[in-house]
Amino acid sequence: MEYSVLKGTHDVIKDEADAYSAIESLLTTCATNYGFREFRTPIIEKTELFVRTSGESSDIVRKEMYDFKDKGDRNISLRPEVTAGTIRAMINAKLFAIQDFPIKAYYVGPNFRYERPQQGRFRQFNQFGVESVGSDSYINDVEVIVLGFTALKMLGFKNLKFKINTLGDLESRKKYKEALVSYFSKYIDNMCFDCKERINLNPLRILDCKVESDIEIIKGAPKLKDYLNQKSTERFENVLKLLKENEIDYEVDDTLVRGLDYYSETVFEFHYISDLGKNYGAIGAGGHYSELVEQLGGPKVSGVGFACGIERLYSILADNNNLPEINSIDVYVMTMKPDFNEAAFGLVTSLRNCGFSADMNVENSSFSSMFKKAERRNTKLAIIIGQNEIENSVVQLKNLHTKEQFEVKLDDLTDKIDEILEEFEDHDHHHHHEQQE
RNA sequence: GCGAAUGUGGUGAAGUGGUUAACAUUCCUGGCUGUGAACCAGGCACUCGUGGGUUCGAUUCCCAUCAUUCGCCCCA
Repeated sequence: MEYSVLKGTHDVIKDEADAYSAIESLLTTCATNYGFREFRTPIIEKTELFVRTSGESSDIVRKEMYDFKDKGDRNISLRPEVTAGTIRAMINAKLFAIQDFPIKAYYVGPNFRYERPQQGRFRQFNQFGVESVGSDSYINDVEVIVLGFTALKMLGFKNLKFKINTLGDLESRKKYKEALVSYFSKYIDNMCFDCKERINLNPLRILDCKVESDIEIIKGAPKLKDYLNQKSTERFENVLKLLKENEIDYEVDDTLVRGLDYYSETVFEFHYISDLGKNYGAIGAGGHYSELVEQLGGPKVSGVGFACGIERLYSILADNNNLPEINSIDVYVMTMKPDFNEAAFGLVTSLRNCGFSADMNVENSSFSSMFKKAERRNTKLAIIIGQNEIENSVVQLKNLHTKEQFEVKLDDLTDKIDEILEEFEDHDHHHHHEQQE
């Protein structure tokens, strides 16, 4: 093989690409139903944009960004996430001047992080996400959560475990950080290298440490909830209450802090556990941000976002045999001899013009292999043309699912195809319905 | 960035320091068939991931590299 794909990248083709499209279209349809509009922002941005928003101390910025200088000596990065670019776009388009809040955006597209690939994790990966910006109302937090919950359910993730926490507002967090620093400074000499860095860069992230001996120390650390001010506490209570009213089961997890610095108040994650009990971890996550918009030059307003990785969703759905149906074509026209190929091509063209998806064989071979070709294309109907059919202006129309075959006059063909395809759709709907129950 | 395993045809997978790389399956071609079958005959690795080294000789040994998978870190 002359060239292989780069580490952490992959070609998405055929069935997998169909599945990606299906997943993305379900997510975007859902977002549209919730009143979100699509934002397509560039894949490259100034490096500074991500450093500013994700935080200098975040792992994403410190070791995972694809950054480079362009020919004009500008520092550019491939985006590691889409929130920053989306907010930037809102500001550039002066959407905040109209004050029709919240501004609701959704996006789908590639992101890049330089990290070690694993199952469902890539260096170039696609994310779907939403941002609801401009209003501080806790209802927006809940709306985004309900959207995420609903969308993931519709995709076939049934046993979702929804974890939520609050990081409090800037004031609460500042007090809490001070408390953490004074607590951990007593033990820091015995803690891991990363924690020694974190205590200065971002003490909150020590709570995320997985080193066993550190975990013991962390257990005794002050709790954020004891440092929340009245406002943050009430806000969080309102979020929880509204979630309950909308039948979202939650689990408050006070160790939940997110890797990006811009979050404040509500943060959340959707975890998935399969029917067989396998825990896939977080398949979607998000949170509220209060300073991000102002930080990027916009007004002092807050927002809330949610994102999930398409590759991860796909890999879990595939793992559980729960992929959306792949595309099929309506009609496959087959002939045994090249003599009839031109007639077949004429027929295929007219079927396509009538709006059917149709294909034909050009390389004539045995019936056995032609039916296999039709099957590989996931075809619903086959049309067989031979000498008798040409002479009598008819075709043999075969339902590849039931294996029933009819002789149909050319004049009646499209009606008959419509009729049979309708049966297919009824069947599909029924099937789909069963799956959802 | 750290640790471990793997890399032989479309797929699964044997194998050896020495002429034609076993087997299974898929696929393709030809024969016979107006219908996804059966049967017969034949074909499909001339870089055994890539590059280098050891050797008279390497797919088999050594090194590097690339890729995949798993764990850690982190995250979607």
